Amino acid sequence: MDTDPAAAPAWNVLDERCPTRQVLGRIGEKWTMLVVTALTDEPVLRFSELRRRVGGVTQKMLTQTLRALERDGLVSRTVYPTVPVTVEYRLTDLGQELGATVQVVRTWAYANIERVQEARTAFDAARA
Amino acid sequence: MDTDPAAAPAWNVLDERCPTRQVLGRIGEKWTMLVVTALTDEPVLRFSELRRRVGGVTQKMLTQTLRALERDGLVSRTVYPTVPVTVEYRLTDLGQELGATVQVVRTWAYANIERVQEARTAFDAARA
DNA sequence: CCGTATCCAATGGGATACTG
DNA sequence: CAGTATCCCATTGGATACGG
Repeated sequence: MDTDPAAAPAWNVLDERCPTRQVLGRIGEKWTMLVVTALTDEPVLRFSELRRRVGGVTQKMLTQTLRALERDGLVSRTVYPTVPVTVEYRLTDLGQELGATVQVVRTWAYANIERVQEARTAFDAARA
Repeated sequence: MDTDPAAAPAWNVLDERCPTRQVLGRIGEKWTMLVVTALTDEPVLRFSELRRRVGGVTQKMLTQTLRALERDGLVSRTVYPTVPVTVEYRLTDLGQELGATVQVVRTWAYANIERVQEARTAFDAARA
């Protein structure tokens, strides 16, 4: 079988200790997918533009989300020393790949939200 | 343009009040993707099998996650009146579609977790 | 403009015990 | 076996104020 010592580890997200759970964890954070989506729709955005586009996000959470994405190598941050300072965010190549998969989720959500809502209504009605 | 009154609403997940946010919310819950993944790998599973496969999940959270998925029409639950009772879970057609998109996320995670980890190390080193 | 810091309310989710 | 019911703590994230 696979005895090549340089082979990639056999990841298994169902294993509690698999590091790929960190990726799901990041995606699961409230604002991650939305920020990635915004930067997919409009590839270069300043902090304040991002804040306006991502409905409901607070300054604190936007900063926190962007730092986390930057740390994971998914977003790059460019500072221009104007007065006051200008900061631009964009997805890295890696981030764009994630963006593509987030698009898949978004597309599924757009296509099926009504079916989900109907299912909820039916489920709740059956309980009443 | 689109003036058909029967046309689908123009969803926009970046809008704070868009119902599609509920889908992202559900996906973001800690165990949702993992349960869907388990049921994608093995289409029919009993409660206790599911519990063994999804590493780290507690009884409470598995029940809660399954109920939520059932309510959304993503999972179906079948009870056999044996003693003790036997319960089988499987993805609905809608759930299988979601499962396919979750696979995309999982595949991305498997392919890129190492790059993410390297990025973190580099980011943290630059701060020290 | 782009953050950081602090405080605090809400929620998520784990541990445990009990039931049909 | 497959849940339900509590208790309770840790984390998330919102509001607000301040700083470079």
